[in-house]
Amino acid sequence: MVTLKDIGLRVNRSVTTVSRALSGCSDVSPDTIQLVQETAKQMGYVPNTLAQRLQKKSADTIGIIAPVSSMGYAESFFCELLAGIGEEASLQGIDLLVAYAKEENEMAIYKKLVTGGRVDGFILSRTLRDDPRVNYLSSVQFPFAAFGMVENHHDFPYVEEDGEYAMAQLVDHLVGRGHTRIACICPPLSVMFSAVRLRGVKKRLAELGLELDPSLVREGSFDQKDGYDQTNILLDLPNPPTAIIGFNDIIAFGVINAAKERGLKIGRDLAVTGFDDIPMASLYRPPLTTVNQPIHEIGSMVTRLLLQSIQEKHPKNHHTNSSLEKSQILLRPNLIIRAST
Amino acid sequence: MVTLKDIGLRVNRSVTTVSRALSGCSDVSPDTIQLVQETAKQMGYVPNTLAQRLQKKSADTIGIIAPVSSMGYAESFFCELLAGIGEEASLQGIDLLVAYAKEENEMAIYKKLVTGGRVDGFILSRTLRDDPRVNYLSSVQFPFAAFGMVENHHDFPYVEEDGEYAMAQLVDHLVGRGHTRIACICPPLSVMFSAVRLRGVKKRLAELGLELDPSLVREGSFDQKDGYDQTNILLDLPNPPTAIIGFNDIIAFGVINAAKERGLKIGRDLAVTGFDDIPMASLYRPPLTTVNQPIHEIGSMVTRLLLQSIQEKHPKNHHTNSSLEKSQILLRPNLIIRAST
DNA sequence: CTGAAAGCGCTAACAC
DNA sequence: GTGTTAGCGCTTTCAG
Repeated sequence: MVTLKDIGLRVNRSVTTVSRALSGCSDVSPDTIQLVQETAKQMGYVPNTLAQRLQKKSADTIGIIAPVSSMGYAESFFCELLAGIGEEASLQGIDLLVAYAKEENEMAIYKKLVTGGRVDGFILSRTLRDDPRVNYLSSVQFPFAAFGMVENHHDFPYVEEDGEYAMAQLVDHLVGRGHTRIACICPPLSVMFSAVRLRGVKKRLAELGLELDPSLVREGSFDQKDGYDQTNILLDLPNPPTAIIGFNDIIAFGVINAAKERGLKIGRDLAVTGFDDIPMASLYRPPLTTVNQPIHEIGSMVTRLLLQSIQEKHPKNHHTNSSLEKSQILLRPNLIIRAST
Repeated sequence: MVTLKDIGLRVNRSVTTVSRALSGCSDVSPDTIQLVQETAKQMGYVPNTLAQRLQKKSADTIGIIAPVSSMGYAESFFCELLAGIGEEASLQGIDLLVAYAKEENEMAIYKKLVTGGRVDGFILSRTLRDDPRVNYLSSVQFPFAAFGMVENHHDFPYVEEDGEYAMAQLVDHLVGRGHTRIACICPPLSVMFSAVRLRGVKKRLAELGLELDPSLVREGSFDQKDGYDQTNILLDLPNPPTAIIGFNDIIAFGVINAAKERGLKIGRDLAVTGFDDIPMASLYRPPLTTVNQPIHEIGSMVTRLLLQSIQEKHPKNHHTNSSLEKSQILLRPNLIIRAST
């Protein structure tokens, strides 16, 4: 490993000078700069990141913690989000630390990373209505940005898709096709987006003079198996729904399977919709009507918000701080109509 | 941030003593240990990881670099592998650094992380027959472990599923059902597993006195779209196959879709198989015959191999090095027979 | 323009 | 048992 000292020895300059020469600007003679930079390259010098970081007390790293049941995260959704985050981070020269935590020690991991100075901030995803992560990080004033808002804090950077708006679109579409008995299969309602979407459905139905039959709301989990099981329960009802909204695409796939097995023709006998528009949504049979979320791009956006918020905490270059650009972004998702409705 | 110095000041001991007291063992008086540890906890001391790492010249971090086209990695497959890796790493107190690289600068990122001392080793996945990453890391003697072997190096730790064996099973199964015209839809044959699997098919067919018709081998990409397109080509052949082996599950889904659209009944008119047994394989319609790979567990195994290899490089505790346990693991995958054949 | 000195927080060799 | 000294590789005053 080549160090500043090594270079200094070689060109007969102090470590200090070498350091400055490499960082370019400062007042160093052009000759020295030239000499040092060439020697450095030639010797294959690469700065020791750890040392730099220790010095400037910054980890240049952001963290994201995934629950160990990766299943929990609707698979390809999380993958894609992660990719968006990682890409943006590497664009800005920031490392991405991914940790996997069992539910029990999730908070412990956050604390460890925070106090150990291992990361400069966190990305949160799938927020809860009352989210312990948000509560904790806010209380210690540690930077974070989230995909999704929460109910009891409103002053942190986040990206949110407008779930109510999306559901209004979806309901309009279904009602327009003559459906009045619309069912919802939701992940736990303690999850923010789940609650928001359900509220959206109710609200829009009310506006149209319809009511959401409570027996048509099934609260479950995030996966396909659940979509399948809940659908069977719904279709066994004395007065079953004619349309089912799966609160994510994976759930909707389960709905489709269950309905098909009962000999129903999707799109004719039963309308099915999802949410997210993961790649497979358009490839499933029948292709799924759903709400598009630009997941990858959302990952990048959240990351940008986070990095911005971190910078504001250490205002190096006092550029007009009024450029506090909007740090809460609300996206208008697009309805994608396919054959399943 | 509480430092050793702070604690030292408080209990009237030197930084050194505090350090030793916290690490437990060394020769420190029980009283001091007690006192220091309590004070530390009470003050909320957490060691500064960066400083520790700079000192012992170890990043306590392993890296994995994913291609930016996360699509490239058959989605849920990569997610699950990552989860396995992350879990094992955090079990051992090691951080996981995930980077996303565009193909062009992939190697540059490896080099930067290596020389910058940012990671102690890498996990590679989806190896190529002649893999630049393996070539580079071997040449600089940097620790790594891979999921998958390569052709020109044989002395690094890896986990490999026995692709030939798996394909033999699959071929036996198909031939047992009376199929003789078996097609293969493969990812690029520069990818190690793709080449191995194809070889496996050929070999087994030969052993059974059959031949793999070259026109039934379609080399494409990794995704569902490709499975779909290639299937249409195959089925348009004058003498089409009666069975199609998708070299991963996602490809197989594409095959199923294409065949269904042509009114073929999967399992009767056309047999379809995949490879991997991702969660959706059992949930697709019809459920997919495939080869199970314990992806999550493989992630953990590779990680263990890597960590072991890193330790061997810095032999702290010279435990019988003869315990150089097997560091090349060959897995026997299981054939999972479902309705698609 | 350049160098000496200090320090980031921690560990380790070497005294006492 | 405990403290002193040094040093990991780097950046940043502060003097020349």
